[in-house]
Amino acid sequence: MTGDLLSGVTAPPARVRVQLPLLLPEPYDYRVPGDMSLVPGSYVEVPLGPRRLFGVVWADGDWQGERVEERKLRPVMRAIDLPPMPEITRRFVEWVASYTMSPVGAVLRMAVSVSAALEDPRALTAYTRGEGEVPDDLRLTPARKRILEILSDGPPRLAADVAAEAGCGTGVVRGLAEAGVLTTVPMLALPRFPRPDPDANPKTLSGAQRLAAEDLTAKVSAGGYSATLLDGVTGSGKTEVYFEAVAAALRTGKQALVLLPEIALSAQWLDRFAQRFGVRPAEWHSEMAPPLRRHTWRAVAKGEARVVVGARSALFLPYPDLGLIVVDEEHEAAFKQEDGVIYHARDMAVARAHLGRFPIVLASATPSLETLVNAENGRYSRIDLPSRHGGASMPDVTLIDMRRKEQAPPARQWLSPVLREALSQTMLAGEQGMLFLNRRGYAPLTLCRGCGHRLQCPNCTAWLVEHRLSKRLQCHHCGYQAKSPDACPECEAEGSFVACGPGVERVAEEVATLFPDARIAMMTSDTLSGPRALREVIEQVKDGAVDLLIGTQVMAKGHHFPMLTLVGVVDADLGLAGGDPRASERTFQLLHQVAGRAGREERPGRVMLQTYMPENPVMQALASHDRDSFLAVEADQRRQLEMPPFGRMAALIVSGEDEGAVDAIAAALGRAAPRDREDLTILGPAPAPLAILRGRYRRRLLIKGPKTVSLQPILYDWLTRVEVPASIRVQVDIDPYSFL
DNA sequence: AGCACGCCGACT
DNA sequence: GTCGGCGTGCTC
Repeated sequence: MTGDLLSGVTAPPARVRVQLPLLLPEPYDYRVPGDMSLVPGSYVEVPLGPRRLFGVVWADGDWQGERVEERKLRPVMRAIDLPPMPEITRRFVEWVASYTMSPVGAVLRMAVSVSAALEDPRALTAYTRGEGEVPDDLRLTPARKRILEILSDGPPRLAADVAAEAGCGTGVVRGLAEAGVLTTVPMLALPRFPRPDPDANPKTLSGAQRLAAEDLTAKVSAGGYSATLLDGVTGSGKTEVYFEAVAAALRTGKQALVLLPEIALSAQWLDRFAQRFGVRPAEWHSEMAPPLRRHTWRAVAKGEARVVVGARSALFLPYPDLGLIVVDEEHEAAFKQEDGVIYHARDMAVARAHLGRFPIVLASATPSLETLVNAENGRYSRIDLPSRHGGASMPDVTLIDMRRKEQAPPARQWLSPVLREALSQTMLAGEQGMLFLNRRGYAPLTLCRGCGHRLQCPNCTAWLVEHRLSKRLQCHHCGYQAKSPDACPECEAEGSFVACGPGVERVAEEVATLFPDARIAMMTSDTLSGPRALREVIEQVKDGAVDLLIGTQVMAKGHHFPMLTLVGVVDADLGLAGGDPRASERTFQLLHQVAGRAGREERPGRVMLQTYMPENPVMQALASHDRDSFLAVEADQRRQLEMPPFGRMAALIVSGEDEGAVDAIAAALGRAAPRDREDLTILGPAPAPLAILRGRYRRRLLIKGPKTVSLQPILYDWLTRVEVPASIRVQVDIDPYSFL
């Protein structure tokens, strides 16, 4: 810049277009003070009405469109001293906005997700146990107890950190400080983000791993866009392989990003990374304390953080020289963002790699159909990692046909005699068992015996789930909670509630009755308040302090339990109901993952699936270990229906608090739909998968078209034909996850 | 996202 | 007669 000014060739533009992180249709123009030099991408603070906001200089003053009057311009207040947002990041923001049909500002908001990111540094407060006595009158609530425990040793920690680990709000931490039990100290030691060392501690790779790693490192070193599916079952060593790709990126001076579906729960992953590279990577996820987010954001922007591991939002950080993205567990539904800007992080990551001209690796043991089809038609290359032990360690999968009398459990119980017997044998042999049921709480539905009244969430179309451990009713969609009532709210009969169907708590109860001596541990998001609690349970299982583990999806993730030899799936059919073509794929992925927990190392494992539809292709594929022909059949069905990935699909979600108005707009959209085109199918309006969510009524329309047609312009045209009042929201979901 | 402006029910 | 509800629209 200075050079330009001195040479006098380029005068600083008098006006800049600034993109603000708001739902605005376009950037706003501002006047640039004479002594300020800005370039595209510069972060600036600008006035907007009575407020001051951070924004990004989106283009130079050579904008050819309609110009806002000179006298309306207000001056840029200040330029932020940070490297400008890279051009690729800005183009990526625009691309995502246009793909998802969202305002650019809405996407930019994700890229500068920390409003505080651009503010001046401020002192952080950390908390430590200190000298303060615990006063007698202080009620030691469970949350407070946990906090004191966490802070009993070790360095001072941030309130948000402690709260996350203790599973409570930051208020409890501050409250304890006010009561004098905790001491506050200024926090100086924020993470430094030392460079991970690609040569710190390289693992010895097996032959297949080495070949795979060489393939990937060659791609990373050469640069240029490529997409590679890394396909291998649990235990085949995918992580070690893509670590080598990360090492290659580090050696060529590039940044690397690893996207994980649930970063908060992957302490094990971080440990493995630290072991391989000597230091921890920079973490990025939405539960991080704001000061830490800000710190991390800046470290990424300045290029200090070389490897970032994060949830989907990490994709929007302003990397100055990103040279590799790895999407681990690429099939996971958690990559799909369902509110605000609706996007699939895996797909956006591929676009990001394409824009940045570097390789992307998609890793999974059960790849999504989308990715498999891309690999088959040559858009992606593919590396298959065979299991380390040949096929020998594959667990033996048995289907328990629950329709058969002798296999059905007694009334109000959920475990078949066959599974009970297997559990009993396993424990007698000194091995461990696991029961999986993807349903939190005691029972999915509670109703009144007297009048048949069902306990329903006041805000959503969902039953309230009874949680006996916390003695509360919970809505699993909006977070609504209430104390379990003593009497029926309808007929006022007392103690008339009956629980219908099993949840994990109920299965735990059954098991405790069946095996009174067994040491049972629960693993659900309700019992695990944070990463520390998770780690504790994992340690207990590893130490053999647990005989039987009962849990939901959180348990399905890759933990290595050498003594775990039996996995029982209480309701394998759960998730298949509803007829969504995606349901089979999803159920297969989940159950496959759960099955993978059984029998690792030298002990053979067995898996028992309780099902009422043993002939279902999902069950058959699991029993015969034949993933590929199952997916081939799935793919054929989708191809015939022209469903994704063989066709394109988008959803319009109409929502609002007034049911009548929502229906009216949904109907108007239905009438305005492009019905004149042979190649498009319009479905709906129909109640959306959750017809009422957080107090808003929801209707959904679907549009389906051939792969060759781009739906966005059609949707744009469609939406402009219907006038939507501000009280009603119409969201566009390109590539919806569920097809119904 | 804020914040002001503007048009219809219960208060001093 | 006002105070205030939040629907609608604007911010360079």
